[in-house]
Amino acid sequence: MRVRTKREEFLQVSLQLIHEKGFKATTMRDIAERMDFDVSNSYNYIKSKQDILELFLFRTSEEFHTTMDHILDSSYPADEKLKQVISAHIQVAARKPLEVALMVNEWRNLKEPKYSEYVALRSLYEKKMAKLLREGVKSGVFAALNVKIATAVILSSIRWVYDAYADTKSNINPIELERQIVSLVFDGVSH
Amino acid sequence: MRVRTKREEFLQVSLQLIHEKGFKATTMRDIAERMDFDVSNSYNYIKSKQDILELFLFRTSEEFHTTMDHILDSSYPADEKLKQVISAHIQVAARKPLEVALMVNEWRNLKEPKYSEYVALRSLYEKKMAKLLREGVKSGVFAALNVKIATAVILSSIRWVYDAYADTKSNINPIELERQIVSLVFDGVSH
DNA sequence: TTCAAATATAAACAATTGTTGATGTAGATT
DNA sequence: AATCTACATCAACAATTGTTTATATTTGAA
Repeated sequence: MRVRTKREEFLQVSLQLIHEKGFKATTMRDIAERMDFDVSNSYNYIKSKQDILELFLFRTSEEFHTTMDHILDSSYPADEKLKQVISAHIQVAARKPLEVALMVNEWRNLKEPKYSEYVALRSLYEKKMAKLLREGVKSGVFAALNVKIATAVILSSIRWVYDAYADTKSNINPIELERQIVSLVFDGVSH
Repeated sequence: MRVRTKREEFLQVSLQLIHEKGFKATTMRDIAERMDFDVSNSYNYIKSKQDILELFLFRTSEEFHTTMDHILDSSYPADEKLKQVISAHIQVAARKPLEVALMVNEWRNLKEPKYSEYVALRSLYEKKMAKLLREGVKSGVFAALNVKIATAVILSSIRWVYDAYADTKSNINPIELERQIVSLVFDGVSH
């Protein structure tokens, strides 16, 4: 029994609070108060405040990377791969919106050397997307686009998705969301 | 002569520093040190640290809104209006990348009641974009898209642009950038 | 030269922050 | 019964922070 459930609760509360107030604005006392125990007790669960951020950031980043790698390694054509990358992102963002929110908003608060490490992972993810697009342009399934710009545009155009699931207000159906985004990315707004 | 140039310098240094380290991580002492004077002197130029943030955020927000309003008020067809909104955003982001960076990254650090005020402006801007898209769908220049989702996707897809101009490393030509983004938004990646 | 405005410093403040160390308790395991 | 582990508190720390007050210097205009 008793499988670190208290620690998981602590981390979950931390995640929620950091989402609400931002990492810097969230104090260890804030977290402890919501857990209903003293600040000092927090250090029975984590080594430092920074550790909370690092834990979520690198764990979720890895999830994105392994998914991306599986898709890139497949033998589907580039357009199918792009659809899968978009689909995968939406699924993660719908399942773990707070973790994705952290990735989008709080990575600047990492300290060296973790900061550089994370920035490298980010830039690697962009490189993987660029490779996918270049593949599609070369094989002719994509138009002759500027890969650098297209990478930034596409990644940016899905970056907001977590927001539709982070606060329970607007509950968009992930399937419908995927259909719409894929349609926009592939064919744009034009008729 | 001597028209508040020292204050402008102070604000510019603040902007740069906030861009580098984030608003919360930037201390009044950091700014003063880069200005080469004592912290206390800073308060001859601004009322409080929050004021620096508010000043840039609301000033730049207004610039976006007036531009958007002019475009909406014109009699161009919706597709032409959308092109102009995208073009205008890119021009502002290229001319004032640090201000736009602040809008993207630091608005969460506003305090009430300015926070709510700013969030309302943000949501109003989205509403204006949604109206533009709805107009285009109704008139048939756009496909039958989900306006809510399309709004989020399009606004998000240009939100990164400041990043290409904030640090001088990658100098993308704004004209080429506009051409590429418009092409992606209107026709997507497909052939 | 005089005088007001702009620009600067020194010293201190109250509050907040992340973290540590010493210690206690309840329940499970030996 | 003895021990170990998870979970908790209390007190205190050193550092940092935004801001204020009182005061001085520089400077441009009258």
